[in-house]
Amino acid sequence: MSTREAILTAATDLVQTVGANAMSFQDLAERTRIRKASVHHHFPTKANLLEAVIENYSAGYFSAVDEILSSPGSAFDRLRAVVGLYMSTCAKDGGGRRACVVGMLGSEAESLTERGRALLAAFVERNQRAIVDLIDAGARDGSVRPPSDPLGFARGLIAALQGGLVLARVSGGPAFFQSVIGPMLGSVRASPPGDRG
Amino acid sequence: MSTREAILTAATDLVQTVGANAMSFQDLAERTRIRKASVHHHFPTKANLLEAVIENYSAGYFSAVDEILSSPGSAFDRLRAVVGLYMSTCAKDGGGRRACVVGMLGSEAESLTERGRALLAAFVERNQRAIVDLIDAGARDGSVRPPSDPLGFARGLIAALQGGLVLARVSGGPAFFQSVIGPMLGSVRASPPGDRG
DNA sequence: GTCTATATAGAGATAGAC
DNA sequence: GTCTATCTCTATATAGAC
Repeated sequence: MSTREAILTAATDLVQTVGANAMSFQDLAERTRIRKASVHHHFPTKANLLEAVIENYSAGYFSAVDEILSSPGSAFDRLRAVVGLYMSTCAKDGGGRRACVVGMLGSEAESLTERGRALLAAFVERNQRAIVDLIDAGARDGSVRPPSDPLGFARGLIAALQGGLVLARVSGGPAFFQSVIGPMLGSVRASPPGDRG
Repeated sequence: MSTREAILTAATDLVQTVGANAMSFQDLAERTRIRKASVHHHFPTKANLLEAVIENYSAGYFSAVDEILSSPGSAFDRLRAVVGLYMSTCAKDGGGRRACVVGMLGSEAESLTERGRALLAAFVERNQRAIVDLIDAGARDGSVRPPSDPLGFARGLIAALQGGLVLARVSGGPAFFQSVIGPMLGSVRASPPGDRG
């Protein structure tokens, strides 16, 4: 792993756990065992470090999503697998310590550049498109009972995932998060235990 | 309004728009037209200022909720009114600038005292209890189609409200938020346009 | 309760040697 | 690319006069 990648990894980790405004170049220097000035060599300003964090995180996330999208199984199974990515995030470390970069930086949007905010918006857009596509696919393969407003459902699901991760930090941890996503997935599941939860 | 109240108001406003870690005693001093040292007289440390912000915000929120709970109309109408409190928050200022204190501080939980985090958890607990109660009431008066897991639905709604407010800051503003809450409310509405959203 | 003044620490960032 | 050294600014917080 290059030094640049190591810094990005450390920065992503800190953004997810303490937030961007509570993360310093000194923190990054200690985690990567170099000096502050060396961190600045790779990322001259904090603003463009944060841009890089978003880009890198998005790339990783959508790479995982794309892999899920091209995997076997029903559309509902794939939707559940996408949601499972967030559950994994929630369960990391002791559990209930880590949220999504997008939700964390959304709260700190004023500290970002215009481009940083645009990258977050692009993440949300692409994510909701992926979920709407999964609902369409599920309507075709019969695994998903399509909601009357697929885009609204997708946005609601994304909002609940982001909010659920943040709330799980202060209240209930992974169990809370599980209890958020269970009913939402159940509400679009086609087969046996059908209800609108 | 006492100076103490003015500081709390300014602090709440800043927490909702830029976050706690981006808010300084200098900011508060300017907004309340006093000096930094005078702010410290009312709130010795930032940590206990934030505790007071949460307490004050919770009191205001649950006062509004209690008023809604004791108002006429169906349980569904009351549930919609509670959700409307968040829509009002989202619409304030230009729109899409302001989130809930709980969601903002949830992201910055590491900067809070243990007591501050406990206050956030108490907010979530009480909020979900209020929503579960409204679902029960709606099942009795016929205005709400109860989900199979009322607690899970309540938690999902709260998570979506918190996450929706944050995401609306970077993507879509109040229109995005509306599109999050519309289907969620629709999914538990009993009467005419019934679907599972 | 508010003020001036200050202590102390840490932030982001840059210069220039190696 | 990494380092030491430093700049400048701002942060939280305190002391003590009015």
